[in-house]
Amino acid sequence: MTNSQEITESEFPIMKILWENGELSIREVHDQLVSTKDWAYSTTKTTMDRMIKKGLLDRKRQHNVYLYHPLISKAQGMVKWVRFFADGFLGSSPQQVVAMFTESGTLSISEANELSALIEEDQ
Amino acid sequence: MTNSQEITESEFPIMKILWENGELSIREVHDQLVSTKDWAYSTTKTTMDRMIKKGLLDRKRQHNVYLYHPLISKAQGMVKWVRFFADGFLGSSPQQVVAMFTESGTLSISEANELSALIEEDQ
DNA sequence: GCTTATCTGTTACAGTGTAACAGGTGAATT
DNA sequence: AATTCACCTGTTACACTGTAACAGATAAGC
Repeated sequence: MTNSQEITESEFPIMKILWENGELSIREVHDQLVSTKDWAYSTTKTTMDRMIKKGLLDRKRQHNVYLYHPLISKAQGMVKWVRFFADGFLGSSPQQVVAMFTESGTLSISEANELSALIEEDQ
Repeated sequence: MTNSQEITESEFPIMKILWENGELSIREVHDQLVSTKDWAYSTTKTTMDRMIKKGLLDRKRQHNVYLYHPLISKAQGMVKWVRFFADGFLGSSPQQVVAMFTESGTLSISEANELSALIEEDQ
C-alpha cells in the first residue's frame, strides 16, 4: 500500500537530481541533465509535467517559477531497477544488489534498510 | 557503424534468454520468462515480433515453428544499460561497471573486452 | 514602453508496454 | 475421415512513454 509509482528509464535521472537537490525548477534540472541526456528543454518539461500527473513529483510556485520536488523516496524509486539489475545483469538477488549499493556509497544505511524492506514487502 | 539497435527494458529479458540459449521458439522464451515477468503469451509474441522488425532478432522456420535468435551480441545489447547503471546508480564510470560484471561472472573476459571497446567507441 | 529571454501550457507523433482475438495447422480422439 | 483440442501465427488495440515544436504569458533589461 506504499504509494509505489513506477519510475521509467527517462524519469529516473530526473528523480535522481531531485533526490539530491530537494527542490529545483525545470531549468535547473535540465541544466544538470545535459551532461547525460541530450534533450531539448521541452522534453525535460513534458517529462516532469507527466511525473506530476503520475504522482511522482509535486511543485509549488516560488516567486515566479515552479519548483519541483519528489513525492517518493529514493528507496521507493529504486525497487524496480534493483530487480531489473539483479536478475538481468548480475545473476544475484536484489538484496545483494542493495548491499553493493551500500558499499559503493550510492545508498546510506537507512536508505538501504528502507529499500531492503520494500523489496521483501511485495515478494 | 556497428549495428546498434537499442534494447528496451522489456526487450532485455528476452534478449538475455536468447543469448543464453541461442535459438528458441516464442513459447520456450515465454516459459522461461514467467519466473520474472507476469506476461500473457501474446505479450511475449508481440514484443518478439517487434524485435524482428527492429533488427534485434531474426527467425527461421523449423518444422512448423519459428525459432528466434539474436542478431546482436550481449556486449552490444548491454552498452546502454551499463551507462544507465553507471551514472544513475553507482556513481562510477561505465568501465568500472564492466569490471564488476566480469568479477560477478556475468560477462566472460571476451564479452567484457567487447563491451569496453563499444563503450569507448561512441564516447 | 519595447525587446528579449524564459517560463508555461498545449499539441504532436512515433515507439513501447501490454494484451485480446480470429484464423490456421498439426496431433489426439473417436 | 471427421471432430476436437491445443498451440502457433497474424492482426488489431489502446494507454503510456520518449521526444519535441510551438504559441502565449510574464519578467527583466534597456
